[in-house]
Amino acid sequence: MASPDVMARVTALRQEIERHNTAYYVLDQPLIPDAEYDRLFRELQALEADNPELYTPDSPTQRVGGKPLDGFASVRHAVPMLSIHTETDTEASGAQAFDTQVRKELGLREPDPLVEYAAELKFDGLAINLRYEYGLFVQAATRGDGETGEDVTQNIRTVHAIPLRLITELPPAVLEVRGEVYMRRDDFERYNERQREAGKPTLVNPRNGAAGSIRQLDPKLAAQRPLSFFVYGLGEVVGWKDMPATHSETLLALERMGVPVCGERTIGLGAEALIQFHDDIAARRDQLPFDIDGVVYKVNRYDLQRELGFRTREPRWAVAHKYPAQEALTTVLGIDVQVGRTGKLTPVARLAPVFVGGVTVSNATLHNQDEIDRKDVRVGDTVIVRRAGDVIPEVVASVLERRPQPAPPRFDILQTCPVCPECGSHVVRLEGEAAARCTGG
DNA sequence: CTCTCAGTGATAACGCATCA
DNA sequence: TGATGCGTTATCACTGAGAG
Repeated sequence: MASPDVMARVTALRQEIERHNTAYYVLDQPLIPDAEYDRLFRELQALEADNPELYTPDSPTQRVGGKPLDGFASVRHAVPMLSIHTETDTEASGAQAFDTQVRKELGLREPDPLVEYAAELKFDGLAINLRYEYGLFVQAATRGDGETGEDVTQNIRTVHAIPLRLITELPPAVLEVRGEVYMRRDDFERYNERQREAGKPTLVNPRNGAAGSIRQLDPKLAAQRPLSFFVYGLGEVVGWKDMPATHSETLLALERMGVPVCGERTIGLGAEALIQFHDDIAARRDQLPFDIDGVVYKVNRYDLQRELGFRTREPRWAVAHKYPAQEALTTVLGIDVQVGRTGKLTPVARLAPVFVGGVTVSNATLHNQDEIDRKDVRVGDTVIVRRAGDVIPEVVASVLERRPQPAPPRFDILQTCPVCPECGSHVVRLEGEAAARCTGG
């Protein structure tokens, strides 16, 4: 049995290390140099190794990754993980349409007060449900089909931004927080740089890098991936005394418990506030330290959320607004026709591979082109490839510039080639050129 | 190297409700 | 009855990881 001194030291070290974890990974404001942190960490590791009975699952040493798994167990979500309806339209009218719809559903008319909304970022990562029981992190699961996901607890434990114990005097019996695991752009770059130096494969983009990391069977490998986390909502909640009545207050409460919350968020009244947030983020999108899909608008009050309820798989009280897709230029190498399951024929352009918005695009369906445009896309054309979100669903290719058909050059034959008269070559002078040249090379 | 799976999101086609 | 719009399901495209 460990002496009281050792037990006290272990407890103190764990608190100290977690405090530095929060400062470093959540607040981005380290309190001590890395070397000092490493010293504390190694001291704790040594004490735990000498006194195995002091092991606890929330010890910071448990983040380094345990044994590889045979596979992921499936987890049934206590509360289904729904997706949010995504407005694909690029106009500010998305916010207006959402506000109009919400007011209509709530039965609000013109003189009635404006609805309060919370606006935040839609992170480009992987949705995860974190389950805390009495303040202790017990399980993490992917979204899966919304009903059943995969148990990725081992890998999530290695994400330093995620607290293994909530900072609260009265932890709820059950508190599930939902958020996005993602990779910061600078972390992504640094990781790839290290991989390149080691001659190892690099990641193509942060989103797939994050998703792939979480699906690693060996937590030790996942632990090497620089992942971050932001919370955006709740799952099952049991026994949360003084649970907030709004989304925005919930985020503040979670932040106080040590759960990372993105600072880029706002609350405001009516569509006007949403449009302002949308435009503000759009202007600064490239400067953000991580990739985003767009912004999300939510009705702030939980009682109004309950009143609005759900469609089949999507809440009526929230909507995502995507930013315009990124574009790149490439060349059409060929056009094939795909036969769908219903016999529908869809023309598909085979493209010269082009890197756009994090993925390499080599095919683009032409189905959503107007009939006229579709007929107009030809092999050899330079086209715009558009990519929405983080995948290439059906990339629109539109004609930008038709490669000019090589017009036969006008030339004057000066004489038969003196070097190789048998080959039939001539010495010619091309239009606009000063020097004569031999057509035989 | 190839195949399969899980994750992302998008559309086509169909079913259903509503309205003129 | 036909047109319209919403919601659901099936299918597709692409990446990374794992298995053989």
